[in-house]
Amino acid sequence: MTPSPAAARPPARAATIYEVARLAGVSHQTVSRFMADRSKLKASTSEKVERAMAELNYSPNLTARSLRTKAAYRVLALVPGSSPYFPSRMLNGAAAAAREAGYHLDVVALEGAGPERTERLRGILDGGPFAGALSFVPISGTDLLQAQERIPVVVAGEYDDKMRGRGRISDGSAAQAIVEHLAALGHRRIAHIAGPQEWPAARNRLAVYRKAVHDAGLEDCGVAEAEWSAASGYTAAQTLLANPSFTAVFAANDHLAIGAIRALHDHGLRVPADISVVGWDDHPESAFLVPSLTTVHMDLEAQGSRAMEQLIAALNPGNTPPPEPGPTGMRLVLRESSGPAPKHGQAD
Amino acid sequence: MTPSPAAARPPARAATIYEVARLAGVSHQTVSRFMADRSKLKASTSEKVERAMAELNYSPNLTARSLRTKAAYRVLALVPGSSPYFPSRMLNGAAAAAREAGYHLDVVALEGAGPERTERLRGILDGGPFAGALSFVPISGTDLLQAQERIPVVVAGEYDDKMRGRGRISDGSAAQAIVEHLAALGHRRIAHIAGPQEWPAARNRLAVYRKAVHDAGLEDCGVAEAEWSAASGYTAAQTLLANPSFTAVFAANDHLAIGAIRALHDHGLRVPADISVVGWDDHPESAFLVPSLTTVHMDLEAQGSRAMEQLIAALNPGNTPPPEPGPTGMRLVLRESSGPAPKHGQAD
DNA sequence: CACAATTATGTGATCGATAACATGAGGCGT
DNA sequence: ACGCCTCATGTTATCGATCACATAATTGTG
Repeated sequence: MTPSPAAARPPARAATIYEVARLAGVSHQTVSRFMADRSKLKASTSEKVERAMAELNYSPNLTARSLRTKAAYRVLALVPGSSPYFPSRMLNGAAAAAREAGYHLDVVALEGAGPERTERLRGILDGGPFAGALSFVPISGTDLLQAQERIPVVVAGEYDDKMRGRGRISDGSAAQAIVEHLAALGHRRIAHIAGPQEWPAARNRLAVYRKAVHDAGLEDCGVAEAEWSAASGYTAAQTLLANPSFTAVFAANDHLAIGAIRALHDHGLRVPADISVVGWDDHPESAFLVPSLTTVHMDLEAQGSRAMEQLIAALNPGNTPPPEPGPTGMRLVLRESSGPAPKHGQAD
Repeated sequence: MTPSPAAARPPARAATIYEVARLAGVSHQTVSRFMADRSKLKASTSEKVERAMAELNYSPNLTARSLRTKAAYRVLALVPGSSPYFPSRMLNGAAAAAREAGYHLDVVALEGAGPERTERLRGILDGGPFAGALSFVPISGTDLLQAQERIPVVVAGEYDDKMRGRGRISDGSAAQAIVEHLAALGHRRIAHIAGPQEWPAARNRLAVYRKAVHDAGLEDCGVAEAEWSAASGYTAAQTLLANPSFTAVFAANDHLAIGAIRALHDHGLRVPADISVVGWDDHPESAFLVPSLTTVHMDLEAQGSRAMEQLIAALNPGNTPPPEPGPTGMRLVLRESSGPAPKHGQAD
């Protein structure tokens, strides 16, 4: 309950504006003004302050500043705690964007579910002050509203009401490209291994998959929901193989695809000769697998920084228009794991 | 220069100790004492304060507290910015341990090299206050000393002078198990794909590899240094294949192993029939590759939390003994990518 | 029961910055 | 030369907590 962190070794006491002021022969407020907008000072004064700052190696105490101004210099990034499948590159992108805008980034794992999750989220927000929060994990509607009461919250991959239609379609749009690609290779019967449906990205991919299969006049041979992991992909593929009428599998990410390929392998099926497999995310190692993975390349750093820019735009209303929340540099990458549909249906 | 984050929507003004005090009919200091150690208050007073806090939904302003006490409630985690190969599970472990101890965790990417890196590090520390820092990236000796002047810094995988001998050996100790495993399979000529040598882990694995090869009376057929990526592993393996006298490759992590296997594949060599490959880290998908990867399982969460506990121990001297910085749950996992050495030397 | 020792609570100062207001110096028109 | 306005700067209050000290309430003891 009571936090007990201690200031161990006092870090070589830093100079304050008062010391700078005394050394420069001005008042502390002048020093404060120097930091806010030096152009408002007489050139000679400005110089004196600058010299004093340099000499004392001054850097402002953000804690004090924040106490007075109530402005927060930190934004919160919520990441999955248990899932090792979170693309840290998204986080890197977000961190860079935050830094760029002068914010610090606190990364906190949000775990649990239900009321426990709600409570954890509250605890995290209490730990603030935060200027805003960017979540890479799904947040339930009520939790989101509750959090929004305190600070602006952006959920990456989720779009506000205005953007919803476009956002949803464009985020999953590559799923259409995948289906068309498979159709062009002669596949008529396709199955999908979907990600956890509380994730917007997983929902989008599934929705677009369904629509595209229908539009192309293909047959949907089943959707298996899975976690984001290879192990889960393996299991899901086994489930689908109970009724193996398809010649191609579209997995919602590369990990799932790896698990699926292994399951097919264990089932005596060759990829892509017997069954094609397509993934999503283009992990750096996907190009080096045997067979290398046909997948959707994503610029994850860019997605992360976009999401952060969206949040920052929400923090400084009127300053800058929020960036389009759409997809960023998505493209289908054709590799070995997808090939022509087998001539005589599937060898079983 | 001047940071310009703004407090957008004022977050529904939070209650202060003064308001709690007034509602409870006590002084603000009593409220403060309640938080510090409620047992010092009369039971009746304590109850009044508790009720008032609950009613006002009070949570303390950490900024103000921190300004007064100078205690920092945040610790810094330095992660690689550019490398997507950083195991985020280590970060999760560290974050959990920090949270457990009542600290918040700021995750910041440390990029660049040389003087630029030094400057960035300084800038990050200025952004504090931080109670301490945990680095998952290599830090040069001078930079480390400079940072240590301000706050305690622990570099994960690096050990202080007392621990050095033991730490180095134990961190890389599984390398010995690998070499012995390969020797038992009849391999006499081995090559190593090493990680970037500025990383302690990479150095440790290489050092133990060299020693183990020598001790087992095997032949070291070359060491290729690489980045941590699959692409780099591919290139390194190609280099090694210029003089293909070995029958087994030990890669410093699973990504490198994946790249190496692909290079062997492209070279017309089968794994493990012609050449065995062993990785390190046991990524969750390594068990599902074809062939599945013989590798060293690591409890990365535990490593991360251990490192954080080490830091926290340094922050609260005398409180708790720092945990052993040694290996955590490391074990060799035998899978398909390693097998008996080919009978008649290597097929080329 | 009185008086000291102890415990519980209140009052004012403080951390280091910015906000709000006050003051002094200079410029300029009449 | 006077007053008014502007600009540069100084003085004091303030953010929300804890610290240091003062004082009131309680306990123990002969």
